[in-house]
Amino acid sequence: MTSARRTSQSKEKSNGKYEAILRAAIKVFARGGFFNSKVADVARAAGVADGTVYLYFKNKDDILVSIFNHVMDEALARGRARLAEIEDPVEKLKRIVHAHLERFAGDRDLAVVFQVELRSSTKFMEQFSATKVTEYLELIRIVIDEGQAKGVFRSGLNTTITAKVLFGALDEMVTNWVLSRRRYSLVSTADTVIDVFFNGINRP
Amino acid sequence: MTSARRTSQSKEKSNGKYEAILRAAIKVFARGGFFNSKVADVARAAGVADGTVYLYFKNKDDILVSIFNHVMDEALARGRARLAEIEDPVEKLKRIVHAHLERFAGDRDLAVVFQVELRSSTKFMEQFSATKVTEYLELIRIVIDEGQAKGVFRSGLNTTITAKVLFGALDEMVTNWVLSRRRYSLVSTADTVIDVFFNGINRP
Amino acid sequence: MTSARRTSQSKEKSNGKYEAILRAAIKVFARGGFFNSKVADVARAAGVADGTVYLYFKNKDDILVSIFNHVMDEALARGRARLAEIEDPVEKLKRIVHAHLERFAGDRDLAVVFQVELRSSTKFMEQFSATKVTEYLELIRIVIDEGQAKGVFRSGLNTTITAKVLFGALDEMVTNWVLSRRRYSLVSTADTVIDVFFNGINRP
Amino acid sequence: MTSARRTSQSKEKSNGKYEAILRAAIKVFARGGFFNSKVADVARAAGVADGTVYLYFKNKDDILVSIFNHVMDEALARGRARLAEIEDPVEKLKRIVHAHLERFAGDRDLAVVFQVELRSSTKFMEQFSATKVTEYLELIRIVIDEGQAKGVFRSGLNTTITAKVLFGALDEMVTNWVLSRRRYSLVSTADTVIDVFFNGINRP
DNA sequence: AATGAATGAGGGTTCATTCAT
DNA sequence: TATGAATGAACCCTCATTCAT
Repeated sequence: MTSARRTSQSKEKSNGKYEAILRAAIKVFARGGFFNSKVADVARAAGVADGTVYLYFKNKDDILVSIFNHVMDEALARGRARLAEIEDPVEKLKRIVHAHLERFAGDRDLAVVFQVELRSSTKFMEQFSATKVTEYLELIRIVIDEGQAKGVFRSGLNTTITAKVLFGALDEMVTNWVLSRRRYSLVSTADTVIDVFFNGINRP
Repeated sequence: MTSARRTSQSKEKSNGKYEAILRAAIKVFARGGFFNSKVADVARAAGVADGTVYLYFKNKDDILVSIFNHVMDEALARGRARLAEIEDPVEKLKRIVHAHLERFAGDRDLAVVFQVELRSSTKFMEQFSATKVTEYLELIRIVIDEGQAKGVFRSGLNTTITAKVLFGALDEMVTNWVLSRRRYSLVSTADTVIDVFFNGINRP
Repeated sequence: MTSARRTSQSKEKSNGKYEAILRAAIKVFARGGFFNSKVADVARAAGVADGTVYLYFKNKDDILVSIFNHVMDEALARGRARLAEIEDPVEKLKRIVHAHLERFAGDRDLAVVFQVELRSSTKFMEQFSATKVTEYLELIRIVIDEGQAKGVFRSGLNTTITAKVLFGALDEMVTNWVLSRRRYSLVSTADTVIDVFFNGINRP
Repeated sequence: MTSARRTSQSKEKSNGKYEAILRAAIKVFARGGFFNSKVADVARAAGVADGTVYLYFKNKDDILVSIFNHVMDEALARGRARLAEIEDPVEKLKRIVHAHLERFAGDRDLAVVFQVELRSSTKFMEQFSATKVTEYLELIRIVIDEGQAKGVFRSGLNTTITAKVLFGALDEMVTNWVLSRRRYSLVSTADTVIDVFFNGINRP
């Protein structure tokens, strides 16, 4: 948790104002863009006074950062828990692909914030890359390593780069879906992504 | 070309002020971020007065958009020309991968602008996706289609999504390289990307 | 007493919270300045909750005003009592000079508040001048009048202005001492002040 | 000159906007108080846009500081020039007293700013005391020293403190005049101040 | 009496853009 | 074409004050 000034206990409840502001911010930022959105907009959407936002967040930037951290922490925790229940590396990667696409397919506003607003500047980007994104990439890489060790995946591939290939593919699926004027099923792209990643495009 | 108030001819000469401002903007935006950079910064870096910028560009946004269009037009034109000289779809895709990575590896500031600053808002993103990026994805898709027709690539793959997989992978390579504190060779990631994309990660 | 919402009795007891807040305010205002100090700072320094301050003072201004009134009432009362024990106008003035300088020398924070923070605006200044300061100037003037009547001081001097001369001199001693980076004895300036005021600077 | 961002030549003219803002600020600050006055008020009074103020002054504080420096520089320069034409230390001091009182008597708004607004906080006060005021006190002290050397003034008096006595008396005359509801001649207090300072109040 | 979470009004400052020269 | 002084709209954040508990 990066958010500011929250004493561990007192604010955690508070009628759930912290969560309310976060949810409101996702909606407001997604619809209007981070830079164009005013803190007052977020406050109004959350049903609190302008000043109240600053009881839970250090400043406007902190709201955006908190969205990222909040969602990533949750996703990583849940992801790790589920992966622990799976043995087969192939199944693990399929699980990751589906979880990634399903998460965003189920919350378009969140997808917009993640794919667009959070890339707003190197200030944010560097902060994220340096931590959670790296963690996420590691998660993937380790599964690939496992697969190589078990002989399911061929060896000889640089697994760090390979992990980025998969992440990049997923990221592009979501970005494209978010920006496309056409409305199609994001999750339905999973099969092709998985097929290409596992088997390549060459004729066998 | 989206930039304003310029007669198509005057642009090329004009003491090269148009190009000078564009180059200055790439540097300034890359170092300081688009939103934090002032038009005055760009003007100073280009060695012109503030007002002069508005003789070549409609507004601040137009500078950013023009960078994108300028570079993409050039890249697409050159790309198409080179691909026309190649027969083999496999070689064509390899050519695309290398061209993509080499272009950004050779101009880090440009890479920052493309990977970070241009993602600043849905306003920009939608604009780009709807045009040049779609064009770029089409370029890739058509090569894959060709490959399938020639029997080099297996059929059954949705080529639109497959094209996005490759683009996403390339995009992630560049983004990661731009944001990484470590300095490594961007182009050296090409082999793994190509290998995974053509052959997949499964053991044959 | 100008402070609000307190029944005249409750103030004296109340666990001494009234006095505690006043003392805390002197320290806080002296260190940080009145305008930069927050009511919350005063509350914390006094060991009470923010809201509690408003049980003893009408608003932030009232705290500052109350400091002034509290200290002046005390000083005037004690001053009058002591002067009543003295006959000689010369001795009386010397007593005033020493009392003035000693009071502030013994409480630097109070001196800062009186010499700097209380001059913050015409709103305060006019309020004070119209009342306690005028009273203080009167006190001095009357002693000078007495001295003239007794033939100790020469007549012909406008005693209202003369009283201001002495007060101005004392005020400057304190202000200078408060603002000076050098740390010297404030009280030690008394002799010169008295000497000049009584005898002038001309060679006899 | 402490004011900001003014390139030595270009702004010195500028339709006299610098001077216009300064004059407007004296009026606005005197009438409404520094803290209550908005930069927009000053801009409107000066007949310029809000932003223009920031072309000539670093920030709101800088306006106040510039008033002080501007006036003091002028006063010190003119004061020194005139004193240079006078031989007699007695006449020199009389000249200082009259100049001091006349300057403020002729510009009540300026007097309010100097006697009230500029004392607003230790931040300002310390800045001023440390420089121009000290210079002013030195000016007086040196004249007194001269007088002692010439045998016009009695020796044995600490001239640093004695200078503060005179300055304090003058300062109090102006403050009292500014804050008094009664409207009387400030300059008419000069005679008594001079008489007391030179001859004391004791009967000869 | 005491608390402290919540309120919301208010303003200094920046900077994209214009336009007289 | 080119300049750069002038403009003025726009907004984040602070903090005095309130009030339900």
